[in-house]
Amino acid sequence: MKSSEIFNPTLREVPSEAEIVSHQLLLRGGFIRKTSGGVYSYLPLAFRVLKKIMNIVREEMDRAGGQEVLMPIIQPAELWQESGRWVVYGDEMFRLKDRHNRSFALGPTHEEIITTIVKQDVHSYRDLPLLLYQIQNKYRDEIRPRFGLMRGREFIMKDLYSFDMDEAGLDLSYKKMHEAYKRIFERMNLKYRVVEADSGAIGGNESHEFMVLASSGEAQIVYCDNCHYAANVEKAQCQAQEAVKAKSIVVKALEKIHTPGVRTVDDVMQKLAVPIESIAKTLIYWADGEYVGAVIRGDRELNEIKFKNILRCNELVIADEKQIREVLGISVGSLGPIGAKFKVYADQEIEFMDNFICGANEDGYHLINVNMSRDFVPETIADLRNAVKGDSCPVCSAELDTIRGIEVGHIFKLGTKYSEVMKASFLDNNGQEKPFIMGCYGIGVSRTMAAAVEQNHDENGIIWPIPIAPYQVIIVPVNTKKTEQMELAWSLYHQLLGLGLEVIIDDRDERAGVKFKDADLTGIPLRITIGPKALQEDKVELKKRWEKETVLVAIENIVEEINRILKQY
RNA sequence: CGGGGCGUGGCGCAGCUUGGUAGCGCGUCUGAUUUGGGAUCAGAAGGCCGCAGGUUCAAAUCCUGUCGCCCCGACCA
Repeated sequence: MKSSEIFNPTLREVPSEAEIVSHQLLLRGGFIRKTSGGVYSYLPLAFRVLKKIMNIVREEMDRAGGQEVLMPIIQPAELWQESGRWVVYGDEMFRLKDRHNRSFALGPTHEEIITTIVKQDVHSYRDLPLLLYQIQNKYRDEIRPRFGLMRGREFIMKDLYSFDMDEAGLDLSYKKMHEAYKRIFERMNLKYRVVEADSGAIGGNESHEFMVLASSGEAQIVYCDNCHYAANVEKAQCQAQEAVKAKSIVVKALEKIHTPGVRTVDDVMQKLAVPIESIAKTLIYWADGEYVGAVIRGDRELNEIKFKNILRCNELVIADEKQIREVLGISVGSLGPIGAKFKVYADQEIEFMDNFICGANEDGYHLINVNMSRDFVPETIADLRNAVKGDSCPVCSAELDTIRGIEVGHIFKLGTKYSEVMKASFLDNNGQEKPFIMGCYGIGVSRTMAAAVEQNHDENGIIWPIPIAPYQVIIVPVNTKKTEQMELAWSLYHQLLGLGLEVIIDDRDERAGVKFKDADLTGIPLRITIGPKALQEDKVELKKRWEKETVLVAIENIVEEINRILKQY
């Protein structure tokens, strides 16, 4: 393709709306344009990248036994009412009505449709397992779309749904997908990590996320280098701190002290000159109609997902100051577990804290020398906090580390969650009617493109991993007016095309600097520069986008050299 | 939905407080000179200042409403 003909409008300046690197570079490189909030058009270069990602995904899904289908984006409300998600999904779902006033949704996901299709036409265990997948636009009316392609309202997603006759079958399907996903991200040449995840609203009991590692990632990953444990911080288990217990000292008598004006953990530290580890804080939440308190060490973060799972509640929101004052008659700074008018849930770490400090449930007072069991008995003791760097690994007890990642894949065991409510069943080999055992496995295709940029870029632009680069090679003749440069450029261009490679020739009558800047910005992995200096020695320059240095290669070897490099991918 | 900010040529912005013929840089077009990391000179095109009302002799500027966008929060792949 000639640069002069590619529709690839690059920008010198960063559009002000773009906050993160991938958004900025995809806009500047002429890959995407915004059509509406959270809705983007993919220009030719971006579409080439997407197609490469989709092809890799498709090949691996097929290899794992998947069959591709295409399902409607417009979905009738009835299907969603049947599963109960018409209500549950809430404002997140794009809804519309036709001229007859019938309700529809723009599909955020396709469990309802696929389950309906399978229910209609699959009736025997002989037809199982069945793995069906689709790669399509999906829709979520995000409260706040942001980060460009990272959190759009329209996005491209691959979803595979598995139908099995029993748990063992599901385990096998799940394992196949797990392996397929690893292959996919390896083939795309992305650094990633598989982590244990919370299955959230979709349900089910086992779930893994595939995270592309990038410092800008939204997800915090906790991992162990000693063993293979890795988990989303939402899920990562914390160990109770036995070591602390061993050092325990004499339990002192409970004491109430006057602490006017002390409101935060920091205040307590300063006022009483104590370490933050000797303070316990109490957080009040509104959980399905009642107030509950969580007690954790002063420096810890409450993990709301763990808390929610322990409470088995649907709604969990932190109470605001006004609510606390109205209901409990005290201010936030003086909350504590002793004599509380709410149910108290303690983090397991609290059990190992001796003579700690907490609010007295009385304005302007704190208690010191508090000890759990002796001074109060919580409803439950559980793992309630977020894991942090330095915690011990729940598998091997080595020290955990943390890293940030972008969630690009998520696999779930659904079980019978949908098949039961939607009455999708088959007859097993005993003639018994059984609900399908389902799994669902998603990959955010458009998000993967953005994640690849987040992970692979420098100050000059994108550095596409070769397997998903829009083109593999760009030939840059330094001066278009010099016929010997142009002749060689065209000759190399045709030779590379002849090998089936994807090549751009920058035939624009621009200054070399402009061409270099554009080539770097758009991230084409290999650049051949044809200039007078090297040409005198019958050489051209080869620049790998991911390396700093340029190397000289003899003209007669360059095609072979390019082919050799690209063959590795 | 709550809090904050912004809508002025394709992009980035100034002008608004104190109303009076809309400006800068980049990009685009023409020509010339250039040609190894976003050239120089000369010329040109392109904007009913988001939209709708209102105040005024006069509105980008003041007032009201509305739409859109961005950031923080709740939500989430």
